Amino acid sequence: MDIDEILDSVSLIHEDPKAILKSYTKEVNFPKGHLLLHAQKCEKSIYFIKKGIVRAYSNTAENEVTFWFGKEGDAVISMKSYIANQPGYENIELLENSCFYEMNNTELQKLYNEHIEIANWGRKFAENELLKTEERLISRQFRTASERYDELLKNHPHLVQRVQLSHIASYLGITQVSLSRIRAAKN
Amino acid sequence: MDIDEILDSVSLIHEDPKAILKSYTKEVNFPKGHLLLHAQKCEKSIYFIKKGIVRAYSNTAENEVTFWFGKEGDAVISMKSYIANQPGYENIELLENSCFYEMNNTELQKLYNEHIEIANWGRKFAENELLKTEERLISRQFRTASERYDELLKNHPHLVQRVQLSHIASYLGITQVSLSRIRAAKN
DNA sequence: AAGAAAATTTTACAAATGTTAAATAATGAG
DNA sequence: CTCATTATTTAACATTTGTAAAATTTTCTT
Repeated sequence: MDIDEILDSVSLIHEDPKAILKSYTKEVNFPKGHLLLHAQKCEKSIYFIKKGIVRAYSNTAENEVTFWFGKEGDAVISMKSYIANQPGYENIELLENSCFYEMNNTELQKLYNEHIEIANWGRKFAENELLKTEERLISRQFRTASERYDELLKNHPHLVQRVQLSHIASYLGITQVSLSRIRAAKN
Repeated sequence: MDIDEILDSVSLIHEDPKAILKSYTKEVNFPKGHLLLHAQKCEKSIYFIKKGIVRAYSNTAENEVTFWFGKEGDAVISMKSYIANQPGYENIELLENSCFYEMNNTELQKLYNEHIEIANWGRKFAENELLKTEERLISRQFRTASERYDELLKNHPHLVQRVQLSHIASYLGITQVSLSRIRAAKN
């Protein structure tokens, strides 16, 4: 997924301000297993996935909890860092060799104050991410683990082959044994 | 909480653009029990709470699930309506006689395209709401019902006296009987 | 203040989910 | 291809949470 498509999918933007945005973007590659963002660290950059799959997880006292999966076109970002300049929740691990568009946070903030179209692009970016986060919250509050498993299969069809079921179980908020029971019941 | 304090708490903004924003704001009052926003309906306005407490809930096939409580300074808003012009999830019920600042969505969108400071104020607004929503999601994913009950007491100390425990239980994602057990264990 | 209604807690039991460990299946290295 | 390693499923049992109903407490009305 190329940069034009990604920027436009956030919000349509004229060529001139888009060219400015793009000039602050650079392409970076990392191998499977690489940690792109680190929990408890204030991250300086945000990323958009050109190619690849990633997962976000946090370590608790007892175990590791996966709370998000990202794919082509998705933003990989610590919102706490981006918005509040504070350490974030997420470790982001690459589930395959991946390619990203990287933007520096400080430079982006500067652009927001200089170009109204870029400011509104940034506004739409936050708004879109907000809708997605709200949808995740609603999903957790209103749907069972089994329903959310179906959702996950639908939104990330290739994921189940590539990710350990223990990660998916923690994403669903259940144990791996429970997930096995859910899967068994679907056959 | 007055309008200046609310607007500034979203993001500091100079007097001129703030005056413009304020000129599009009007004060409205409604009694306890009033439904301010309606699920499955595209809402035309957003509100900020000057005085009062509200709760957001959705009806499922079986029952009613409360998923948010709002207090002074909070935005009462259907994000789906505000951002995507689509019907939202939330019924918003007033838990006491309340006073709001109302802004019309269409007019606000127009201002975003005309004034860069207002565009960036709107960006910060979405970003702040995003952080709050993310915090709610993290809370649900990483904390037990008992811990979330403590959080709720801390964030909304006056709430427990004013809201039925069945609403709080559904907010926590447990039954009222379980909540009673949790409360009993804390004494 | 008394009685009725509503809200909350408690009880007893059922159902669902977690825990631990063993069995089976899948993956990868040599 | 075979063996060793890792991942997943299954089984047995313990614990937690839900359900339904009764008991108690609180709130509201008169």
